[in-house]
Amino acid sequence: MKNKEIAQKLNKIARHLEMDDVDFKPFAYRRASSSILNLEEDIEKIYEEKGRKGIEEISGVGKNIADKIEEFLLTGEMEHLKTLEEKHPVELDELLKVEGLGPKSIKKLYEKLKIKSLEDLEEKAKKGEIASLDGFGEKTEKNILEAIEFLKRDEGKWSLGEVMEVANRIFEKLKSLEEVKRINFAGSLRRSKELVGDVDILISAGKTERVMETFTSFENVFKVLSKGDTRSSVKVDAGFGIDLRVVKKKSFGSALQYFTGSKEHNIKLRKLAIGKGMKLNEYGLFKNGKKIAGKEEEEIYSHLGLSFIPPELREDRGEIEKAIKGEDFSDLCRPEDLKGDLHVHTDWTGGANTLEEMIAEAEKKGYDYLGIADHTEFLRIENGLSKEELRKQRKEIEKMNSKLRKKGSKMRVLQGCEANILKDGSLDMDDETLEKLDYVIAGIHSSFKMNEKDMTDRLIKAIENPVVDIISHPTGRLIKKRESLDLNMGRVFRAAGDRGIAMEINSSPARLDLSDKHIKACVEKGIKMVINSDSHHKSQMDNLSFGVGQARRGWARRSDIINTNNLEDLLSFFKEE
DNA sequence: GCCGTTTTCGGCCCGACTGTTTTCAGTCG
Repeated sequence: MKNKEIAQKLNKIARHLEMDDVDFKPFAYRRASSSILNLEEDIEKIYEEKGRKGIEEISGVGKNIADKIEEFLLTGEMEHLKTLEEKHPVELDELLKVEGLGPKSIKKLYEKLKIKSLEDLEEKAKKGEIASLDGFGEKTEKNILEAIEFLKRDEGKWSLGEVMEVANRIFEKLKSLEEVKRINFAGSLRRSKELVGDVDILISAGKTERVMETFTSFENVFKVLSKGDTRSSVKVDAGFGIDLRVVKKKSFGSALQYFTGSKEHNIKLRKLAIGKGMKLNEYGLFKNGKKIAGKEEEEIYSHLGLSFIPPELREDRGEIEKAIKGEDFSDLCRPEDLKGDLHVHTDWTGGANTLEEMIAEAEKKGYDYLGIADHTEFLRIENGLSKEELRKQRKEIEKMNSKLRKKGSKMRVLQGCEANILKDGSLDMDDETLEKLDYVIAGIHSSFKMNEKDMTDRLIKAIENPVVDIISHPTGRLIKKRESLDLNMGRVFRAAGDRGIAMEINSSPARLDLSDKHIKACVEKGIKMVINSDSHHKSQMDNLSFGVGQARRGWARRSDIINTNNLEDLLSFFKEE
């Protein structure tokens, strides 16, 4: 599929046009970019079957943009973009990652100081040259340096969202080979860490030659770092590495255990083995030189006298001690435990799909309920809903529900909303309107820079508002992009516990908010949570699995998560608090 | 640059906030 690549190129053109202060064209390019990204069909196929006309039928694509797409499909180039890139020879993607820097500033920095890259930017900022620039100042320079520090912190790390698509495709390709007997992700990816250094895949296979060949010649492979009989290593075009290891079938379990980590977990486990007169390594668990386990991971744990520890818990955060005492981890929340999603957007606000399309997708997933939580008034760019529009949407939803009932579907659609917590902690919608909804989510979408006390007071005021049921993405962080809000989470959780409302585990791979550590704190304090996708497109409803991964890393059981409840219990939860 | 008509060109992408200013440009959602 070339869709993504084309969408990215059009988006880049939009950025360059913004640098030149061009009116409206950036909007057009971005709109075209987003509708191509949301396209279900392969754009190459469309071109093959319907030709140019098919391209122009895509919404937001007219004659000019169709020219560029056609050119790219035929030649692999987009001349217009090249020209723009020659005009502004800066590492735009890199520089745009700096929070607070946009196209205009980047252009100014290039023209005045010849800043082309992050390194240039840091150097000039450190020398104080940026502060003396017209339109910039000391504060801006300081913010830039802080933003660069933040970027550096996670350099070389990749979010689950960045790696999963390609990782899954390579995984499925390998799995389809008849030589491959067993296959598993290992490493931090299997532990569902929010950031991973690389992707580890473990297989056992008959003959490995064709397996290694398939792996190293996969379409996304950009560079082969090493290629051998039992181990190969590649870098893919997105920038991260993938390691493929072949192990013997009879030691697959111990190898999987070993390569899943974490290192700290494994060290403690090996010590435990030594204490019991055993030896644990990637080839198996041995006693008196005799192998007693190795084929299955479960055997390792049971022979060590432990209950099975799910991969997400293996961080040496007390899981081994609990497992020695026989703690049962089998009721950690699983994807199949979720009976619905309570935070999806439709095209009434920022979403790409209609109400019907989102409902159809939820039905396909077998949900008991789907909660529509579109934005309210304040977020104008997302076309936040007014009172009247919320009322209208309510009627639409009621229509949908009676349709579902007629069909005999068990699913029900709920109407919530995602209201905005304003600077003073009040909401951007009146109580009377909000009380008519099935439930209310409240979240912070503005004024991210406030001191700890004011920000905490602000969030707590919303938590204490009787109409609020859920706080969305509580810390406001964006992975690799924006620091968390300055909050005293102890105070926040106490307030949430007192009122008995739910904290969201936002499953968007860009957010994962709450994080695993905060989830664990909620579990320990008995605070309920809800795992939501925050989908702006129906395909994003699959993201719930990322949220479940974080929930498991935070030791959350089914009973900690309110959307494992059936509809009746869920609604009574909303009524109760 | 696209769209939808008023079928040929005007409307589209708004409002808060920040940091720079002292009236505004740039960024963000």
